[in-house]
Amino acid sequence: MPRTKPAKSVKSAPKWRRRPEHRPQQIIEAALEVFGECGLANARLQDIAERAGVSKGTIYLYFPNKEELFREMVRQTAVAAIEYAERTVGSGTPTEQLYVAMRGYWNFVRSPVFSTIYRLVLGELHQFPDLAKFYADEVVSRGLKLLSGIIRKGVDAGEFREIDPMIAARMLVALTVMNGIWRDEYTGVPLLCDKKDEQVFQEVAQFYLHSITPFAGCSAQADGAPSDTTLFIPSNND
Amino acid sequence: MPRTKPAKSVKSAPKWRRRPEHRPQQIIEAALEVFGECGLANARLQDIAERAGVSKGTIYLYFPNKEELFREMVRQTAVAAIEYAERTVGSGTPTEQLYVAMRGYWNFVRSPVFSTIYRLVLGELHQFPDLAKFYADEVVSRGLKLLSGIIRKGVDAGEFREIDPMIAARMLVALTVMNGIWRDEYTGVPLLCDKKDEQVFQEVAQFYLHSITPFAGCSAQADGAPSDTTLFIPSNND
DNA sequence: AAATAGTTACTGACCAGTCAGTAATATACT
DNA sequence: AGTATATTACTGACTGGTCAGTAACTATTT
Repeated sequence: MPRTKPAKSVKSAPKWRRRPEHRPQQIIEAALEVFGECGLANARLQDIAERAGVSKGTIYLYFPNKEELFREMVRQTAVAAIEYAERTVGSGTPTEQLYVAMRGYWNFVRSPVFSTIYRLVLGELHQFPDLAKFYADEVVSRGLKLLSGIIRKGVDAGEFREIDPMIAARMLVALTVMNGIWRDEYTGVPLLCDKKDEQVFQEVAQFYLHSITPFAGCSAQADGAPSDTTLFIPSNND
Repeated sequence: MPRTKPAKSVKSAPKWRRRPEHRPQQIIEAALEVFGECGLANARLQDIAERAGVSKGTIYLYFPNKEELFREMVRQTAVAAIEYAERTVGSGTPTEQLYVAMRGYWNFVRSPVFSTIYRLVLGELHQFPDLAKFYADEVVSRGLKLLSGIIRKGVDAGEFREIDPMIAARMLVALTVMNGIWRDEYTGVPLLCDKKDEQVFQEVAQFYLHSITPFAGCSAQADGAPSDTTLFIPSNND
C-alpha cells in the first residue's frame, strides 16, 4: 500500500545521499579502523557501517562478505604500497636506493594502515589460509624481492659487505616492522612511547647499516673518509 | 524438590576422578593449544574444556573468566621463561653471557608456546589494556632489562662497540622475534620454511653480532685473532 | 552425612548475513 | 516549467546460530 505523501520533500535536507561511487572507499576506510581496533574476527560489520556513515546492509551491496572486505583492504594499502615502492626506488647508488627504500618502508610501517594490517596478519591470518597465501605472495615475497635486489647490487658494488641479500633483506624487514609496531604502542608498552618517530628510524637505520657496511666503525673513521652511517641520513632532525 | 536416591554407586567404575591438583594445569595446557589455533577472542571455552578432558563448567571452578585464564597462561610460560633466563645467564664474559641469552631466547621463541603467545600479544592484546600492561611489565621490560644489562657490560669491557644498550637489546629482540615467527610459518609464508632452525639462528646471531662488535669484518680478520662471530657458536650443527 | 568436584542444561547477549520496504534520483510525459 | 513513473541506492528489523557465563543438579571422597 502506497505511502501517504506527508508533504513536498524539502530539497535541502535529505536524510542521506546516494553516492555509489564513494561507498566502497568509505567502507574500506571504516573497515581499516574497526579491524585495527577490534581484530579481524572480532570486528562487527555494524560498527564498520556506522563509521562509514551507511547502514549494515549497504556493505553487502559492495562486498560479498567480511573476508573479501579485508582482502580488498589489503589490496588497496599494502599491495599499493609495494607497487609504489617498486616504481620509485630506481635511481642512484645502491646505498642511496637502500636509504630511499628504508625511509619509504619506515613511513609505511608508521602509517596507521600498516600497524593495523600487520597486527591482523600476524595475529589472525593463520585462521584464514587463503588470505594468508594472498598476503605472502602479494606483499611479503614482493617486498623481500625488492629489498634484496637493492642489497645485491650494493654487495656487488662493494658498498655492502658480503652477505646473502635475502638474509639481509629479511633482517631489515624484521627491524623495521618490529620497531614500527612497538613505536605504535597500541597499549601502553613503555618501550618507545617517549621517542619520536624520526629518532627510532635513525636508531634502526644506523644499527642496520652498521651491520651491512664493510668496515663499519673501523679504520674508515681514521682515514678521513666519511665513515659513519649518519652520512646518508638527512638532517630533518626535529 | 529433593532427589530420590537411585541406588548405591558402583565403587569400581567411577565416571570421572576428582583431581583438583591437576585441573588448572590441564586446563592451561588445553587453553594454550586452543588460543593458539583460534586466537584469544575466537577461542571457545567448550573446546578448551574438551581438550582438557573436563566439562566447561569445570573451567569456572578454577578460573573466573576467559581473560584471567589467558593471563595465567602467560604467567606460566613467558614469565617463567624470563625468570629462568635471569637465573641462568650469570657467568662468563659479556660475550659469552650474550650468547647464552641469545640461544636461550631463540629456543624460547621457537617453542610452540611462544609463537602462540606472541601472535596473541601482537594481534589482540591492545583490546585488553590491563593484560597488555601486565605483559609489558612482566615480560617485555624484564626481558629488555636482562639483555641490556649484558650488553652494557660488554660495551664497558670493550667487547661491543659504543651503543646504547637499550637500543641494542631492542634490536636483538626484534630480530629474534620476527625470525622466530617467520620460521614458524603458521600458514604457508614461503619465507623460511625450507631452512632449519639452527641455520636461521646462526643467521640472526651473525647478523646481530656483526652490528655490535667494534671492528666487525675489518682488520681483526687480518691480524690472526679469531674475529668472526662464528667463534662462539657451538658446533651442534646438524 | 557433609563437603567437595564435577556435569549438564539453560540463559541472555551478540552478530553475520538477509530481505522487504523506503528514500533519492532519473527519465518520460505533459 | 511541473508531474507521474521507473529505477536504483540504501535502510534496519529480523533470523538463525554461537558462545560466555550460571544455576541446578549429581558423583566422589572423607
